[in-house]
Amino acid sequence: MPGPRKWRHRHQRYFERWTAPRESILDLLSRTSKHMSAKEIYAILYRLSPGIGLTTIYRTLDLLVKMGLINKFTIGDGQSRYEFQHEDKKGHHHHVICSKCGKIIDYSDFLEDELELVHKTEKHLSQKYNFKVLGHNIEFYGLCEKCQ
Amino acid sequence: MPGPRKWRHRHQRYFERWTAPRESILDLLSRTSKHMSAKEIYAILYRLSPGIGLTTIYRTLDLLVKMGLINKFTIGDGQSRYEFQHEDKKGHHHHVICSKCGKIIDYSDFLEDELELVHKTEKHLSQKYNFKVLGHNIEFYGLCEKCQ
DNA sequence: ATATATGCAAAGGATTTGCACGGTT
DNA sequence: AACCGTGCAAATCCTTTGCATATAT
Repeated sequence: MPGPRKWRHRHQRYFERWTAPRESILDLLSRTSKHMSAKEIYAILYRLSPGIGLTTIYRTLDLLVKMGLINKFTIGDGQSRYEFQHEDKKGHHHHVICSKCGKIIDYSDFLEDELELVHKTEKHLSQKYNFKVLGHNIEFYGLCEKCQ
Repeated sequence: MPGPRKWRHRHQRYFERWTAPRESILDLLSRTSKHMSAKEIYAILYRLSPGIGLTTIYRTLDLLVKMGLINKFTIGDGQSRYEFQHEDKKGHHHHVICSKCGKIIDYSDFLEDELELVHKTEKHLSQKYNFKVLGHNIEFYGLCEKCQ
């Protein structure tokens, strides 16, 4: 298998073989807007092809994160979550999280304002602290409509 | 013991007794700018008074979070971290985190810009999604000076 | 044929829970 | 005396690691 389109022509390789589990995990994440944990991914893929192991899920997720195809983050419920990295909002992360039920709302407003602040701050941090900013994360938390 | 000053006159009580471990944990967090894990807190307090248990640390931290005296957050290294909630920047969270060594830099620049964005977004989210915003978290991550 | 990828089981690490003891009220 | 808070040990939960097997090149 050739691997994800956007990676086919890169020089740096993170793997030797683009296998079925890798394809299915990336495919699953690319098709959902949910922010899934390793276990949730496992549960879904296990139905499609029992025999897949949770270990492979974890190892593949690590790989995809390294490749920059997905993002890993945490909402404080004790497990890591993963989301597809869409081309158009590359590196930009933001979430609205319900503290009670864990629901995550995606909002796409104020992207420009956020990005402006982000760029300003990134620039400043790199100058003042010589810190190389690689990414950022903006979260709002509180209670969703149902949980209030 | 009477409990932390700002809580003495509240009606809602989260505890019956303000004990030595509670005092020492809150005191420790209030005096440091570090973002400590339960284990780090335990290690320090154990020196002062061996006999203290890690369980108490966890339970007390939960209590202090509920009381709003400290904040709990995570930087993705698998353990939760806690910081004192200073009166003056109530509810405002932001961190710059080195992905390699885990160091956290505190910056206090752009607070106004951040707050403006935050307020704007909070207002919007509550209107559009009927989401009650209780807090937020802004993180930048990358490589610190030493780790680059 | 050889190196890579996978699955299973075990190990690891953080956090939570059950329970009996001890100190306050 | 009754109850809350604590410490210890055990239990959980998520994630990583060791190792033998299966698979792609």
